[in-house]
Amino acid sequence: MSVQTSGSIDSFAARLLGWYDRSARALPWRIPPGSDAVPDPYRVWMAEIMLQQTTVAAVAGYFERFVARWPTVADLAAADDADVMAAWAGLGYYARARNLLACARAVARDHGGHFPDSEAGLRALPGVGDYTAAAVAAIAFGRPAVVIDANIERVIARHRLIEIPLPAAKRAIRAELAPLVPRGRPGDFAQALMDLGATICTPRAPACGLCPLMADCAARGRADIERLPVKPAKKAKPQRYGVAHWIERDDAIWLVRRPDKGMLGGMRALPGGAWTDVPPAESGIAQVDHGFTHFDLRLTLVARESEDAAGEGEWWPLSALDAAGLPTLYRKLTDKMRERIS
DNA sequence: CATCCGTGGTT
DNA sequence: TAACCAAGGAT
Repeated sequence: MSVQTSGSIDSFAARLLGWYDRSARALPWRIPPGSDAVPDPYRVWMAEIMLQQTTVAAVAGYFERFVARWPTVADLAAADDADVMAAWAGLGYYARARNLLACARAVARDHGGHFPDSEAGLRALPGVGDYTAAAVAAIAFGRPAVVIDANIERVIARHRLIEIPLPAAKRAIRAELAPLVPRGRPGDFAQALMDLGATICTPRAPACGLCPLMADCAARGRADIERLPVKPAKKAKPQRYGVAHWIERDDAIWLVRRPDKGMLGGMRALPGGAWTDVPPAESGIAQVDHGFTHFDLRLTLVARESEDAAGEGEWWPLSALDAAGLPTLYRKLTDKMRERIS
């Protein structure tokens, strides 16, 4: 079915959805176009939270494990914090995991175990911002919400040749996109734009020859299409340093939990001092370099006696270290130590 | 509006 | 290989 607009070119949405019907990626959380299956808002929400600033490839395994272990929002709401945080370990941006639990419990307690079916209702939940509220409203509930993620920003900025730098460009992008959203398939429309941005209208070397929207793309053929959308320059990342303590006793090591706020908040960790701008004097028994979003960290591992296992913490068997759910920074160190011990 | 918040893949 | 980037949200 093609929808005609002015001229002889099918409407933006018709071309996009036609392409999506042929080319949609098969993803664990996605109902294929044309299926009569009913979306599960819990699974849609779970996927959207995990996909925030995170690639499809990285999310797939986590999504499968989470929905297998906690099949419903009620199951997740009843889970132990430590189990959820450990299951999230390695995926990054750990505030998402804390908000995931807070959101599940809010849905269970305040909404009778059902996700709100409006954009405004969803937006009020922890960890749900403008993008996620619109995405869940459109994909799970068929609401004609205006969904804008980084893929869609890029597609629209190019198609309409919006040269305003982000994030200020978002207002213009929304104004251009809103009238294009079809009442009939808003969820597929949003997912189609994201698939298009991920596979054809890519940041570099876009495959314009394969694009269903090429005919009226304002950036088509421009040598500088990769410049769009215009983004602000990034600041240099400072180098920081830290010391972690390896405290071993009876084939177990001492682990602590980091405070909820700040880096790696709420996650199990090796004990250690605060991170600083100055390299430590000690040489240590191991060392890792780890890049965070806004600084690089060199972490030195220093052996300590079991008497230094003070305050809150737990002796964790070395044989079960995988189950501790350490974030990648510490996982790098424990992997090095495990190689050495075995 | 700017900053903070992870990680791994791609170029 | 260093830089860039990803289905952003909270503050």
